[in-house]
Order: sequence, then C-alpha cells, then structure tokens
Amino acid sequence: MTDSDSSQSEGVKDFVRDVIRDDLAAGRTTEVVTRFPPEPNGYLHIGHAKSICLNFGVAAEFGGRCHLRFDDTNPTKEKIEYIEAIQEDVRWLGYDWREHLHFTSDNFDTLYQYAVHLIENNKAYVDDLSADEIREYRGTLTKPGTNSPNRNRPVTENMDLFGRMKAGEFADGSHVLRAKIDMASGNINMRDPVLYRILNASHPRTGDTWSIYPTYDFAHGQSDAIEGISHSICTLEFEDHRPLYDWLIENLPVPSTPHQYEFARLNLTYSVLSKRLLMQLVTDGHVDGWDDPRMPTISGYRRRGIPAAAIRDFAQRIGVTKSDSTVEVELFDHCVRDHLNKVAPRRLGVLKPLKVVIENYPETLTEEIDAINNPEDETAGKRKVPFSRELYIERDDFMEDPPKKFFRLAPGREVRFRYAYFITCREAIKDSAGNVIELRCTYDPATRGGNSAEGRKVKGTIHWVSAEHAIDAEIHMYSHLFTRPDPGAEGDFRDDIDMASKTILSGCKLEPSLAESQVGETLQLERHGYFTMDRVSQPGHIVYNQTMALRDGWAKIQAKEKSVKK
RNA sequence: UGGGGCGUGGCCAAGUGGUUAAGGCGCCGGUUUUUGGUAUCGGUAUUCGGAGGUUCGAAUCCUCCCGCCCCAGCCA
Repeated sequence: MTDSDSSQSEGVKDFVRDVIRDDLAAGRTTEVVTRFPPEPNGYLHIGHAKSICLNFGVAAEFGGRCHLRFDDTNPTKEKIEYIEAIQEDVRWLGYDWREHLHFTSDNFDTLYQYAVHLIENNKAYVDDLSADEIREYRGTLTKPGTNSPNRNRPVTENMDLFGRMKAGEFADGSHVLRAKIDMASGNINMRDPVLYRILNASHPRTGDTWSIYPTYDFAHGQSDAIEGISHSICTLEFEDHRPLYDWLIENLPVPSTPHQYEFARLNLTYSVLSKRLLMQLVTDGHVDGWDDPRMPTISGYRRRGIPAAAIRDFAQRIGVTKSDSTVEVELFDHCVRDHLNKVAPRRLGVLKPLKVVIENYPETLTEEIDAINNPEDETAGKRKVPFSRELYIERDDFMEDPPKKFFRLAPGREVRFRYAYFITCREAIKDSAGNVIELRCTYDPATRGGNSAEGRKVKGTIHWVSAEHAIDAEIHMYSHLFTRPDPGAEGDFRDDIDMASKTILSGCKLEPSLAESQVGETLQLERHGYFTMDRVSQPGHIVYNQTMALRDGWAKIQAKEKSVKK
C-alpha cells in the first residue's frame, strides 16, 4: 500500500465502519477480524475488489487482521486453478493475509461434529425426501411449508443415518441433514434448511475422504466463529440468511460469536459482474480468456495495464452502502487516468503512420532530442529521442482541407513537432487512387527544442517518430465489451456484445526507447493514451494493449460541429 | 394481510431535528498549456420517492401511500 492510499483512507466513513467503531467503543469487540471468503469457482472481478478493499481496508484501519478463506464446500464446481488465481489477484491488489490463509474444508471435521451436536440435541434430522419433494414441502413465498414426515425421526436413527451418509453408503441426493427450525417461518431460510448433502465427488483439497459436504449456511458462520471473525461482511442477498446464521451460532458450541453485516454489491455500466456470465464469455469464446483486457476481472485489468492503486482508489470512491447501485464506468476510467497521469512515463508512438520527409534536413543527420519523461513528475527526468529527415506522424494529424478549428498539419501550415522543431507542410504526395501517402515538409532550424526565438507561435503540437529508428509494434485497441450500459436488460446479454470492441493495429511505429519496456509497466503514448506490453510479446513481435485513451477534447469539438451541421 | 431490504441532482454519496443540502464522477462554459492531456476557475437539487402530521424549526421524528431490489438450490 502506498502513502497516498493510506492518507486517502483517512476519514473514510460508511455504515460498516460506524458499526465497528460503535462495537469497539462499547467493548463488544476488542479486535477487528474480517475475512474475504471467495468460492474458488471462477476468477475475481471488480465486484470482489470492492469486498476485498472493504475487508482488508477495515482490518488495517482498526489495527486488526483480515483472513483469506476459500469457501470450498461444493467440490463439483471448484478447482485448484481458481484457488491459485484468486491468491495471485488478491496479492496483486496489494493485500496480505499473512498466515491467515484458510479453507472451509479445513473445518470439515469440526463441522461434522457440530452437525452431530445438533442431532443429539434434536435440532437436526436426516430427511430422505427427494429434492423435488423437499421443494413441495417447503411451501411458497406466501404459503407456509409443511413438516417432512421424517421430521420426528428418533435421535438414534438420525445418528445412524448421518453416520452412514458420511460413510458413503448412499447415493447422491438420497438423504440430507436438515436443521429443525420452523416450516411456517416467513423467512424461507428458516424452513428446516439443508445442512449437509451427499456429494460423491472428489474435492480439490480433501480428495475422496468425504461423501457429504456442508452447505454454505452450515459452513460459513461456523467457520467465521472458528477463525474468530468479529465482523462477517457479505452482500445484500445474504440478508435474510442472517437469522439462520445467528440461530446456528446460538445452537452450536462455537468458540466465538461473529456477526454478519451486509452491503450492496457493485454494478458497473457496460459490464456484467457475475461469475456465471463471465464464465460464459470465456467458455463460449467471446473473449480471449478470463484475463482478456476487456473483462472486468482483476486479471483482465492487470493484463490491460490498469494499476492496482487505481482499483483501490475506485473502491474507496464508490463507498459502501446498502442501496442497490450501478456505478458509471466513467468513474472507474477517471480513477485509472488520475493515477496513470501522475506515474506513467511519456513516450512517443504513431498508431497509424503517415510518412513525412523534411526536405531541408540533412540526409545523413540524426539528432538526439531531449524529451521530458513525465511533466507531472520532475524526478522522472528526461530522455533522448532520435530525429532525422524521414519521420512518421499520425494520419489523423494531417488534413488536406481542414476545418477552422483543426490546429494540426495541412498544406502550408506550420506546427510544432513535439520537443523538436517547427515544421511546415509543403506538399502532399498521393497515390494513383488519390490517397495521401507522404508529406513533403520543411523545418525551421532556429526552432530546435520547439520554440521560436522571435516568438512566433504555432497552434498545434503533434508527435512523431524517426522512421529509421522506430520499432514496429502491434497494438490492441479496446472499447467497452458491450454496446449498452445495461447488457442483458432486454434479452440475452450476449446479443449486446460489441463485436468491434477489440481492434488490432499493426505496423505501429514507436520510439526506440520502448524496446526496453516490460510487461507490467503502463506508459503513456502522448496524445493517445495509456498502453502496456502484452504478455504474448516476443522479441520480433511486440504487442501492446491499450489501457485507456486520454480524454479527447478534439473528439468533442468534432461531435459538436457535426451536431450543429445537422 | 409471506419475509427481508432500499429510495438525497444524470451516476455514486455525505447528512443521525437548527445558518443558504458536503464531496466525487459526468456534463456545460472560461483560463493556462510544447500532450486538443493535466491543472485551474465558474455553472449544474429552493429541495431530499409522495401526501399528511409533530415541532419555533424536518432529508432527519410519526402515519399512510408509491416505487425498486432480494428470497421458494441438496449454489455461494
């Protein structure tokens, strides 16, 4: 965690922190212990980041600790791959669980003993109704349920049956262990919830030792209690599980009494934030894996070059409340730009090259031009960029017949080549089809560095790259994965995928210093945006991902002109 | 007449009975600028889902109403 982060988190205020402050003040808690409890059945996304920042952040602020606990109670969906990826992501986000890496499966023996305890106290029973029958007996939202015919099975019989469930004598689905609570409760979670089910499946960590597995409800709160969690923070959909959470804590010989608090999960415009839908994008091949730079996953952001600090800043700015909300991606984008603007080294790169020949520049000369690495950070220093007679500029920086407000190059116009010279366009060379393929220009030797001694002004500054010295690169440009802010709001979310959300630019020309850049560093190509080298890069085949475009004032002016004309 | 939540500007979100309802994002306009970036200045809710009521005073308390979200997995 950086200093700017901790100073930002001062004065963070939300209802969760209010609760903790009150608990501390009233002596209900002496140590704040939280946990981030992912199920290893997929990759972490920005919604998880909100929870991670909350749980680890709160623990740090109050001098407590935060555990990383894998909620691995469903072997049919969980994989080692996810366990490893999740740890990498949490670490990359900047958080440290120290020795507190836990697994719900670490508690399987204890949980089993807890179940036995409930049976012995006549508070749980083995039911051999089918799943369908259990559903029928459960009633509906408005009609109370009815008791299972097995509800009054004698304790000894329950003990025998439960033991045999554990021993693997029964088929999947043939029996379950249920809590004996209240089939008429308005809260469906209290209508004798299932505590254990038979799953003859191999578990990523416990292998084949178990054929019964606890449900979320039976495992989560008890694991909290075992780990000494003081504040168990989860999302709103678990709100009506809280009475069950509390009931189990009260009725079991657990070592501590944790409490559950719920906050609203994150929704983001132009994104889907559900492991199920993200999984579908991956398995159907709509994206290039969980870490596709268009994915709202932590690994996707990392590959896209978004810094962890920006994600933490975002998590802090959106706040923590109980009201359902959808945050506009623009806020996320702002956090990314805000951070990168301060730290990203500036470089020159041409995405869509147009050749320029400086006619009055010596053919054999190459000059080393001083360029500032980061105008926002003096300590970043300067570098040398080679300038020569033949250069590339951006196609979009030249117009044969420019509109009034176009400040870039055009026939007869003079502009500044950043850090180098004032350049005047003398002629545009065209191919037989009428496309401009080359510009013939002249330079003013007296403007070296980019200023005219006599105070002559120029309206535009454009970037350039020396043709002879440039390195070639392929650049992947990205836009929102979805065409609408609320994918899936009308029909299948896959119909809202923007097929043009990824475009590949090849033959891009970058300044030679970029030969030394590395995967994991995000830099700014001036006037374009932020970019980062992709992990697929090879020595002869450099690939960059666009992290985020700079805000584009020119695009706004153009859009306005267009709407005025209409 | 099932249970549980939530409603403050376009989007987040402070506010916990007492001067003109914080702040951020976005948007609009100005200034600066060797990135049409950044920075900076100004504008953007006479009103807090609605209606009543209590009070000298209400976004904050009470009543009723309206809207939205979650729950009927042997998923988490």
